[in-house]
Amino acid sequence: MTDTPLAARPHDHSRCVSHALAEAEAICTRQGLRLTALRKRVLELVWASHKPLGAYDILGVLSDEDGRRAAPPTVYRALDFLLENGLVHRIASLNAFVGCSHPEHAHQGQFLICRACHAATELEQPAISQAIVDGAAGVGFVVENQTVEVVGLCAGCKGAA
Amino acid sequence: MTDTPLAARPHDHSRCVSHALAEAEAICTRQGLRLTALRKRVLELVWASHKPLGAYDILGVLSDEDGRRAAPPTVYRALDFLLENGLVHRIASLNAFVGCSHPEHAHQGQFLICRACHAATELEQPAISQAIVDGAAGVGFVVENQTVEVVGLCAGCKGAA
DNA sequence: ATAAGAGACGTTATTATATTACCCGTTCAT
DNA sequence: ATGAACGGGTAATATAATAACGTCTCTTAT
Repeated sequence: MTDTPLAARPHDHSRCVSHALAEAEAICTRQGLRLTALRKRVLELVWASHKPLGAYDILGVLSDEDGRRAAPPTVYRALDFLLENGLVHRIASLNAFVGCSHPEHAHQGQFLICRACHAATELEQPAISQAIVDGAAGVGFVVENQTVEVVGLCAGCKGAA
Repeated sequence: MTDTPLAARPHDHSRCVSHALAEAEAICTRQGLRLTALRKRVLELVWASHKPLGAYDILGVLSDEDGRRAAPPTVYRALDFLLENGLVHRIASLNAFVGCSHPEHAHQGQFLICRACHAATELEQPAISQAIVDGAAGVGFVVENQTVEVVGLCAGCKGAA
């Protein structure tokens, strides 16, 4: 495992995207879910951006590409499907969405958001989740869902500064 | 220290509110900040509710109490002031605000939000913050700001169920 | 005293984000 | 063939936040 998050490394991102799409196809097929053209396109757009993408950004692209102008529910429905099936995550502090790096298993990621390049990196650290569960248990609280969103400087931007 | 969060215990909440207001006054005086009537009233409203309060909820109350109808910037400005000076926190996942339990020192809380009673409890666990800083450091990311918002069942509601 | 500047807040309008309700066409199991 | 379930189009609306500008009231240097 390298020390630098993917988003900060130069790489052929189209590979990431097509890999993510293929994986999504496989998961949907396996689970009898319908990854329609629209849903797939939305997933592709989300993945194509390293920075979390707003629903209205997606809407704009969709509107541009086929002349007619898409309406919000079109995008939100697709996003709901993708969220429900763990193919994307929502970043509450940004009102935006990112592709899920590990859609093959249920989980809630933790997110590192660079304030300079705006890239979001998904982390999946049991130590963090556990610390939260333990801390909550200390006051008798049972955790069902965690939102962990961290702003700071990614390795690349820190180096550049 | 008890095992039950404050919000889940029966208590005279008006005491909490007046204590919070008095503390805010003291802090503002000490730091040469102006806790105007409006700001104080907004802080009071936020504190009076155990569940995070939306800006437009506050707006509604303000509009009701003096006949004229308050406009959004009135509330947002007051909230900005309170946020900047650590007197309230914003819960990103709810678009809502809660009074800060420990305004006397700078910090970023972690929040436990009960899905049944909607009360939000502030936690301040160094173990959680540290786990996040460590996890981020593992990929070369420098943490500047943490958002930790946890949904689940509080002690009271868990017992009731 | 007074003018200049800063801060707090009112007011209007606008932008950004998300949801509701209703409709239509396709698919697929009966 | 039929009708329920699902995907998605469309219009309208709800909710959250900000922009731009004006006014009043302080303070403070002159």
